[in-house]
Amino acid sequence: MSSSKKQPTDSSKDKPNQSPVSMADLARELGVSTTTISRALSDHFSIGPAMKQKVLKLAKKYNYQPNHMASALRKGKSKLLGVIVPYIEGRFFAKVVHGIETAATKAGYNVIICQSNEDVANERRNLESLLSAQVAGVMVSLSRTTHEFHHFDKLRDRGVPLVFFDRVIEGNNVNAVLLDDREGGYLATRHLLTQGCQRIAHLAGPQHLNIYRNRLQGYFDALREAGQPADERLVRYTDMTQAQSAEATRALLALESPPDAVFAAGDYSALGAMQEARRQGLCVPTDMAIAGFSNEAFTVVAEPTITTVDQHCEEMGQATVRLLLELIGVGSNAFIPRQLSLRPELLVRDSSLREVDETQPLATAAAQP
Amino acid sequence: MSSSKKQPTDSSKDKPNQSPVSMADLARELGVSTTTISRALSDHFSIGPAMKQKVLKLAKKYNYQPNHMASALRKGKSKLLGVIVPYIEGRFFAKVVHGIETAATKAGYNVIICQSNEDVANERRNLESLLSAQVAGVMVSLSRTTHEFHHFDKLRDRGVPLVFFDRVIEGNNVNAVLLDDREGGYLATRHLLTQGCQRIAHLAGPQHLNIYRNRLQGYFDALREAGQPADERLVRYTDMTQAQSAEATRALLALESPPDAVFAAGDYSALGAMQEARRQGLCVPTDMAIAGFSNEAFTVVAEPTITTVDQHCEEMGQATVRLLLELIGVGSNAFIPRQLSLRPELLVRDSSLREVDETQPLATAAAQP
DNA sequence: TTGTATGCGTTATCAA
DNA sequence: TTGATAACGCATACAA
Repeated sequence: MSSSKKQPTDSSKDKPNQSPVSMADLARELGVSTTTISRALSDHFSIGPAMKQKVLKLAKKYNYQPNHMASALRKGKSKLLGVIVPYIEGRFFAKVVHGIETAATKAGYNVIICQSNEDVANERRNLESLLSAQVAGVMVSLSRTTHEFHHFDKLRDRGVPLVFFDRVIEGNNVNAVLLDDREGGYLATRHLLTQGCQRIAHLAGPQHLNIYRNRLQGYFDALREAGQPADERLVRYTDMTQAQSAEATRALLALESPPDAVFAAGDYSALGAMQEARRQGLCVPTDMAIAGFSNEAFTVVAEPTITTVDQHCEEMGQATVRLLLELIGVGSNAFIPRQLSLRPELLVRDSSLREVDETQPLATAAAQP
Repeated sequence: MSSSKKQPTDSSKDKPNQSPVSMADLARELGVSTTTISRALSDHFSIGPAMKQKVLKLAKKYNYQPNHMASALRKGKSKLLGVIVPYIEGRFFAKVVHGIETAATKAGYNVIICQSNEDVANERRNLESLLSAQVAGVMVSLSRTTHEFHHFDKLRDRGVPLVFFDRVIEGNNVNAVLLDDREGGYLATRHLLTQGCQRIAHLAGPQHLNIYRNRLQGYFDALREAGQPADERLVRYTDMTQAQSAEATRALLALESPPDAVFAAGDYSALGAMQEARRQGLCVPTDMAIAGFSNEAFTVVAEPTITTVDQHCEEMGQATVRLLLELIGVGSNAFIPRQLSLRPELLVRDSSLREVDETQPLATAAAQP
């Protein structure tokens, strides 16, 4: 399986399969100085085109790979970027990190990933770790237990640019990439309205987190736009778990005029609502339309599939890298903190789609109990 | 919010809040050589205890952070580890990576993560990237499209240790950390047997992948041990998707003597089987018990919750790091390739648990349609 | 256009 | 036990 066609040529063509080739090696072979090599490889202006070609050719022949550490040591700027996320398991951060890695790689950077595990103490340790690795910049999504931000000062002191994403120090002058959660809540609610829903309930999340506040705001905005009065009894505050959301839904259904739709600020919450509704014999979406938030993996696995809001996670990662590289470029002296806001996308699925009932009545509904 | 109790002391106690403190700075302050500083900090044997204390104290006062790049450049060994995974989204690799990161951090290493996106071309690029970042070692889980392994030779040439995990070059002399998939298949099948299942079917995965071959083997082993003849009609080969698995299940249920249990080699496959069974009016687990593999997140969200096999992903990550650090320690000259095999764990959930029926007949079954 | 010299921060070698 | 020196690989100010 392994000894096929590539073995015999091993010693015939190139034998420089050894330890790393340095600029000095190339210089010696060409009888020039390392300065010339350096200039040719970094496309310096004061280099002869002929010489440049010679160097490049030789570099390719020997498969020269620049030593990032040496370069970084000399320049004071490495080709490493640091990321701190609360955790990597779960869809959201995994996808954001993927976006980060893609964008960073394209720009010739490597990415060091740290997880705070939602613990500010780890966050501090991660920062130290990244600093001693001499990263050129840092991207952070705050741990849930971070209420004090002095550990980030050290970055500024050392001139290492910092960009937050998703979870951000609020009201401060920081660089950040965010999702427009209000827009997401607005889109989901408006969709339910266009499906003909008359009484739309909202399962809201903890209001000390801006994302949930904004999703609630979007819900209100959509209702107002449609001229529907907001009924406070239709808004329930939960911790976004499946269990609490099911409970809240039970309470909603016990109202004298129960809702005919639920917009949940999270997918697990939407799932809890859906399970409770079906448990009570209601048909989703006919009797009760449902929309969630986050596009978790299970939303396409559930029955029926769940309408949700996608956060364009990868795009967030890429935008974060773009902003960070910009700051690295300018030297981070020009302190004009910027906030980018990304638009979410509504994904309409079966849990909210009533239109089908009109075109082809009870087509799929008949197949299910 | 930010200007509280830490501001006034800023200039009183320590003002070294500046650019990175180097050994030279400490040396100057103490009137000794950098050599002495280096020795004190690295706990060299030829250092006076008094001097050592003085240095350590000063280092703490100035919050000295070693420059990993300089150290790496000098020693030829960095504090960076490289990881290449097919992708990071999805539960398995995310958890393995978490385990890797935890173990690496504990040992004072940072981790650079690369994703091949199941493309061998990316895998090659990732390797180059890691090499130029001067990583001290590399951990790889092969891309699905990797059938040729010469790009890994370069690591050996440069003396950079390599450890595979989960997806491995087979039959070769490599260091690897694996899961005992046979054991997993065995445990799941045996569990179904103890639940009283008489005819257990198996939804098998692509047999060119060792993991699926081994799970199938475990299935056979359990049956043989129980004295049940293996019925070839009960083994169906699918691509492990929900759709194909549902189809295969339909075929199984159409047999003259249909199965009363299904062990699927993957959770999505198990889900497809479960959905098909219920669609045909069967009750899970009473009429048809089901077990999957991988402990995907949705297995606890599905109704009923799905019995599955957990792969101890984090442990795999930690074991991989441990093995790698060992190789880095010995210099990777001692070429005694080792294969570690981890034991999986069976997680029994509702989709296979028939015991409840005997103790409290149709307790929960009544609540559901 | 090319070369010389120097230093980034750390550590190994040798000498004191 | 401590210090002086050189070197890791690269990039820049300066000289030629």
